[in-house]
Amino acid sequence: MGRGKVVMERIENKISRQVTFSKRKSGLLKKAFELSVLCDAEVALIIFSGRGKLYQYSSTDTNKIIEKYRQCCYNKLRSGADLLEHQPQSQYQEFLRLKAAYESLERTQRHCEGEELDSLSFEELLRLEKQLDRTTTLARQQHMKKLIARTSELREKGRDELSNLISNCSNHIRLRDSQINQYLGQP
Amino acid sequence: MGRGKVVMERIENKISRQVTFSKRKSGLLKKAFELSVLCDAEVALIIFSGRGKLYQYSSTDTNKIIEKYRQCCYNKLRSGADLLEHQPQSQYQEFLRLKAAYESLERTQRHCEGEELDSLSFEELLRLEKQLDRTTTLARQQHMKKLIARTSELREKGRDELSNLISNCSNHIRLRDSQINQYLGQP
DNA sequence: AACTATTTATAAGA
DNA sequence: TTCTTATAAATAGTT
Repeated sequence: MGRGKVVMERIENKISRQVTFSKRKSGLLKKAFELSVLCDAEVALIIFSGRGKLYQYSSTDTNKIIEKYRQCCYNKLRSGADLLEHQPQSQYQEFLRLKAAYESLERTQRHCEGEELDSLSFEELLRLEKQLDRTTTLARQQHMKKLIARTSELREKGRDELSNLISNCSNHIRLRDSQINQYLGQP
Repeated sequence: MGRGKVVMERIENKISRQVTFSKRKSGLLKKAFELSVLCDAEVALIIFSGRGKLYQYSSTDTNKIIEKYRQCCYNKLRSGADLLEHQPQSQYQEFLRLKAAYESLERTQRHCEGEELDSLSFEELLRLEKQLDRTTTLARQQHMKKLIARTSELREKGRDELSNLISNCSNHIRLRDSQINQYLGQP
């Protein structure tokens, strides 16, 4: 549909690829919508552009559809096998555990960000200071490493450029030589 | 596209609805595929027919794309601060969200502990160093505050002990006085 | 499942 | 980005 037939491969030109993405994305979203309305279907469509931007359509709640999809896959995988493993109770237990872990981690993280320090005991405070010290040292090492890497990269680049320059010069000299020889040979 | 214009509403006739579903479903799947190939995009498409049958396309692993989608949503939530808007659709849903959040936080925490620093970009590294600096300053302030508090506590305690000592002494002296008086009065 | 008249999507150009 | 337009592609209704 358009002035030319499309070859089914990645469009190499960046601009046309973006333009085509934009057009076809809206087309696809529209058609997903139409399918769901006309045919009473549940549709979820997730699109990430090449640069990682998210576009999305879903006829009902996306997560609901994803759940249904997972459920479907799950059922396919083990039709009636060991459902015992994931009983709702144990799952809820797991949820609670995770929640507790999350909250605990959140507290630790807040301390690392310098918040709520007065809720720490003296010993905890000492431990935090020690850790900050250690991490600072490691971070500085990493920093140096990156700087050194960058520097040697630049140096390499410089060397390449220098050798190019030299070869250009010698070409130039050769050219001049031949011109001089020509001149000397001519009179 | 077809011999008549379509009205955008549920097709009431069951047969035509099914036929249209079948046709448009393949069209949609095809177009999803084309978008991913032509434009180098990640696409996940989940379709449930009216009778609950699953059809699906994804350019790469569906679950990977779903995770990426969730991560995206989570980040939006965090920055947007509109946590109130989102209502958990299902417990498992909520569990997955929490898990994603936990893993994200875990990564941050590992960095604070000086691990996996080489996975950070230069800018992230700088940010981390800055934060460590800030927190170290705050932790030292807190440290001083605690030391001062403890010192004055000790001073107070010392004063109490001294006054106890004095009162003990004066009791002792009083006792001795009375004993002496008794002794002097007795002969 | 095919067919085909039409509508719709979109590639290329502006 | 947006619009225009020629043309390719999708598909509604029919067989």
